[in-house]
Amino acid sequence: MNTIIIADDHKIFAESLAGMLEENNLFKVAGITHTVASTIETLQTTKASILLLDYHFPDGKGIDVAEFVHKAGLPIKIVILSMENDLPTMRQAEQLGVRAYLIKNLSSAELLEAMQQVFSGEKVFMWPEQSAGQATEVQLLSPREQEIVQLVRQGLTSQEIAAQLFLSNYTVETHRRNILRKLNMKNTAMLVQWAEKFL
Amino acid sequence: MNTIIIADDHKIFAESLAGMLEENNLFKVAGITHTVASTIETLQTTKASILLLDYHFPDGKGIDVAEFVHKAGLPIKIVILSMENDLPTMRQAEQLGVRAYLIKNLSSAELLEAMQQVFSGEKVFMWPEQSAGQATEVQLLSPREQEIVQLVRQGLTSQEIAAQLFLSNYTVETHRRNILRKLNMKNTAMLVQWAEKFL
DNA sequence: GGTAAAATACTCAAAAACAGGTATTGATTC
DNA sequence: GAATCAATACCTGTTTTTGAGTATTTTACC
Repeated sequence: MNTIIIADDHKIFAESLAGMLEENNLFKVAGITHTVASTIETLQTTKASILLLDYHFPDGKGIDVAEFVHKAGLPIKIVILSMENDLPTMRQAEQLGVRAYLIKNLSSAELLEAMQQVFSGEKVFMWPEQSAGQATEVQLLSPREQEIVQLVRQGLTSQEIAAQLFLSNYTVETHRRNILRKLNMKNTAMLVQWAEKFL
Repeated sequence: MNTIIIADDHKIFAESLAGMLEENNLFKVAGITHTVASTIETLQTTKASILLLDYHFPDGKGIDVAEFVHKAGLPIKIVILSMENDLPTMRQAEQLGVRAYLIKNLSSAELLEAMQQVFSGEKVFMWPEQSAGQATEVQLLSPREQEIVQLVRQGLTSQEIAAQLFLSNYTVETHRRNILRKLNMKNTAMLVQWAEKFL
């Protein structure tokens, strides 16, 4: 029997998912955890073939667990179940040997199918091009511009950003002006609010 | 039998939740929807006693559905199942006659209990003070200051805020400085990021 | 009635952001 | 090879924000 550990801080989701998976008699749930810390602990005492891993936790990120598993060389196969397709995280996950990156907007049947694929050794990555396909405002921004939005969002001034990226203050301000123009916004407040949602 | 409609764009969650609810033979799931539009459509053709409503949808917000139900005067009881305690949304939900606002970080048993309470006419609102219990920075700000943060967050300049609140530009700027000092921040970007999370 | 906090308004000054330009380089694409 | 775009950098302004003060009035509470 394929055993699974479910790590998700949303207890309702974790529990009802466990029920669903056991119902089909294809998997057995060996453990349910709700924090990064307890997941890592459970991994060291419990054997399982697949770890169903959420991205968001109160005490950290799912990718931290993946990093731990990777470094420790544990034989468990990781399936990340995330809310959205977050490209940088997906790339990072692939680097860390994660076997699948699925979004929660997926039917139970599709999840079961994907897990069977993972179990038989395949990788299942739902890259945005294949899954959603909706053109977003984010794509209006170049990678560099997106990077700068992230730093602005953290509260850094143009000067601080320039220092951090080894650029001229002028360059950063040009980028910021281009960003505002592209997104049709007029100040930092609007940009940060937007970034909190979409970036 | 208490019938339920589940509206959640995360199909896995909606489906496994449905399974869990029907397992206990206390509820019957009359419908599952994944968008605001299809939820509103279903509400008009299907009778149910409780609507389990997510907050986030690809085509809108759960609160939009609540608004529709409120205006149309439908007799269905709404239970919002959100990711986090978002105070403004909770207040808005209460205004719209929503019966419960629960966070997903809740066990299945607690959810069932809360739904039983709602079914027997009670309201279940998990206000942050009761659930988390951590003294928040929000309380450092006076009502007027909180109001101004909301406007800053929307991208208004001090002048625009002054015009909207019939105040002197000086006053708004004083408030803004006091806000930043109280929260120990140094610019608007940090403030907006904070407001997105906590206000 | 007294006190404390909140809300209001002002001044002066520096820092940061915003708006409109221009220009060079490198990479990509047609 | 030309054209386009991304990334870099600079200049000249204006507007907005932030910092550090002071001061009056209103509100709330004991």
